[in-house]
Amino acid sequence: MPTLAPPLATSSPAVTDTNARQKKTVLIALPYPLPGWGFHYSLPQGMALRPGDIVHVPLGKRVETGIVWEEPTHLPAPLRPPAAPPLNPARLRPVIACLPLPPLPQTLRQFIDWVAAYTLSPLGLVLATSLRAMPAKPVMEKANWLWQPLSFTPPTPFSPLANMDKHPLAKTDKPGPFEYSQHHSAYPSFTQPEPSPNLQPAKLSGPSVRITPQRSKILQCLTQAIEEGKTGLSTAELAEQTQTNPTVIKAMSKAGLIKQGAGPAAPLFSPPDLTYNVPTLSEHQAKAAEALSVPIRQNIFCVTLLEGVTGSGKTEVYFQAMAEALAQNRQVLVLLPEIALSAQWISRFQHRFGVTPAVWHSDMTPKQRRKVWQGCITHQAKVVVGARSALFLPFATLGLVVVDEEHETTFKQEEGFSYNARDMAIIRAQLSQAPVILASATPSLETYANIQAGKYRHVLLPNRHGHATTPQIKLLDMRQHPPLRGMFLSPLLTEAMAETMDKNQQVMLFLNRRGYAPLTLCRSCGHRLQCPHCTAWLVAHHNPPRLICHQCDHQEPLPSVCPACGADHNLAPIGPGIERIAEEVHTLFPQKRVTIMASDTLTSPQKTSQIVEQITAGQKDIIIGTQSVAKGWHFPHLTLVGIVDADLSLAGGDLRAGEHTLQLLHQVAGRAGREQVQGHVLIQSYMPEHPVIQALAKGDFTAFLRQESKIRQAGFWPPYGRMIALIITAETEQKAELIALQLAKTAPHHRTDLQILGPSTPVLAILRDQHRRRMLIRAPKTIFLQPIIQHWLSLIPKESQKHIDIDVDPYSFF
DNA sequence: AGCACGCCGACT
DNA sequence: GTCGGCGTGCTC
Repeated sequence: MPTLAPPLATSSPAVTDTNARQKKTVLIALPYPLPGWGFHYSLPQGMALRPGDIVHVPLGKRVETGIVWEEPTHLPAPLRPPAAPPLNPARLRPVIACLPLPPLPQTLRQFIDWVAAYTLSPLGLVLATSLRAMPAKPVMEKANWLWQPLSFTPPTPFSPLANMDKHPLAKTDKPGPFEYSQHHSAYPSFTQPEPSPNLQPAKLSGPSVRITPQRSKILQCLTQAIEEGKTGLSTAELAEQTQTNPTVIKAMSKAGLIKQGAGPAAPLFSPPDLTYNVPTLSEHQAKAAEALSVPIRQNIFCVTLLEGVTGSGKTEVYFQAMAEALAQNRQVLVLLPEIALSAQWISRFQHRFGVTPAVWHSDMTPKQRRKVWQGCITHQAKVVVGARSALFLPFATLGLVVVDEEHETTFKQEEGFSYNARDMAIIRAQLSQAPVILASATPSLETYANIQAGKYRHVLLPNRHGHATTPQIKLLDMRQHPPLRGMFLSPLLTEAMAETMDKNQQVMLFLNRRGYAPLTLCRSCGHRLQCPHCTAWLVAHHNPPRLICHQCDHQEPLPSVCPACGADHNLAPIGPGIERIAEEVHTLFPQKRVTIMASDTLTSPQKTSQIVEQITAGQKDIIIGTQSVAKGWHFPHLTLVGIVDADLSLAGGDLRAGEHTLQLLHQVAGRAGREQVQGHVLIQSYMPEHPVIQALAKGDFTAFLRQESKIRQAGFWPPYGRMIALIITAETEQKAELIALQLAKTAPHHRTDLQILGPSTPVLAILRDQHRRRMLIRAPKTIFLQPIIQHWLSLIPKESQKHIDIDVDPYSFF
């Protein structure tokens, strides 16, 4: 876990005096992976810029949008980027113009600095993810057209983006830089949006306009409304308040007595109604909610783990905390590990707060993105729920960050640069002085360690009354109860399945392996079907029939003839995938209705909800799934969960394998028996004495974490030490070897406080035709590895450097 | 990221 | 002879 240096430096002025009589200089960050921490420009006479202002600057022969930046003095010293050589101030090019947009908030800028420095990525690359959704054109909800007295001029509403569509560079074909003048004056000033043509303000048409009693009442009513500070009244309001017919109003408009003008633009997002549907919390829940609310009321940063099994009511509890932040008029960010979960989450939110939250994920339309971006910076979006990249939205006043399913590995992924969204969420919150809630039924070891160290608070939610107790877990020793030849389900499991279905209850079988068989082998020559682009077996799929590489998605038809020896119809599928389990289940229970839940069948949110609904409605008897079924679904008729191969993900020897297996299987087990009926879990294992399997069977998660943390602590493994992986990729093995050798030679071997591991060849030696090597550097928690890596890489040829990816806090330890 | 410069292959 | 491939390098 990264931690911030305690004091945050206050902002330095954006504009620095380079020389008393020389021109002034500004630092501008550009959303491209350029070297360094922004480019310097000169400031034209009369232009004033603040940090965060959005500007146009020349870059080469182009005009680019950039952000007025500051030296990242707020970063802890070891993370601060190395000083760049000074530039000749006389040769700097001037800023073209400042855009009439609200500046990027300081908290976001500091966060971008932090992420770039921590992940050792170019600043511009991180900035780009933040600006990708920035509107070049304003996103405006339809304005309300309101009736106003003829003399009334409405006050200009604060709508900084109002004129961006008139902006010269907002046009698709950008003109060259020299067509611009250098100043703000190049841009139109703010004006009120024009009323639509058919509602142009009427002009007094003639000298004799009759003021009837009704007309007078209407005029009086409007004047009063304006005096009360309103912008005007709608036709319906006016007719209602004056007890007149709308035709009278229309006639008055025609006669030129009143006009219709733009009212305040409708908000981009309706604010949540905190009192819409307040749940009755149990005593435990109320206590937990109160514990979470205290730091929110005080606006102080702190991290709290909200731990509770599924069904303990975690969501209701943190909804209450969210309401507290909203009552303080601060924004709330909720991170979910997967978009698939968001539909269910959103409907719960609607049920509680009466409105839809702003949603953020990778496959939204540009327009939807711009709306959320603008909603964040203008504080119109009060609650944003989204995937990891929502961290880079320009929240004006962030008051709470919730990370749901905090242990999920999907929070750590690549998108140009690699970061762990859970850890970065904590930094984001700290920079905004906002508390963080981490929610999980199976907390990560990192979080556990931070609780042990007293850095995080811990709120434990006991299981709720009225819900079945935790499911009964039984280990099934496969050495004593083996399946029939060519089968994968033990007779004990199939008997239990039959019994469960006899009671009209549902069964779930879990196997974290898509397709039919993970390996296809030629019985004649022993050839194994392999991906032509990766060091990986081709996985046989039957539906549709195809060989697929799960690493690179390469596909080819299922052969009937061995490609190596030509033997006909002698290819054998080895090992099970879920399709094969489905086949076995069909042989055993031909009359039962089976559904498969995997990324292959849950292709869209619609498809997913369709399958989920069928299961909920009891139209399916057996659900067979990969890790997609582990997520928080609620299936009321499901009472038996069978884990087909508990040992699967334990193999490989990665230090985190045990922890992740336990989290995943525990979550799967939690699907059983959610209503009044007792749930049962059967775990098939060939090594039931393994500590992970034992911890799972006993449900003793803490004991496992305690044991695991001892091992990691002893070896300074994360989270008790810091680690960075260097991944070498090259088109040829020779080149990969060469670069690995260069790295090995220049490694900081003289530092006795560091441990350098490798170079080693990863299991996936070739991925997408790229040959890979790995090096690891490990250090105690007290040392920041970033400057060491930076220096190390500077020692090898530039040409080699671009073949190296840096993975800070890698998930896999080799 | 763009866009230039730059040095080797097939075409009006 | 040129048009054009995309490899390397620079942009304050």
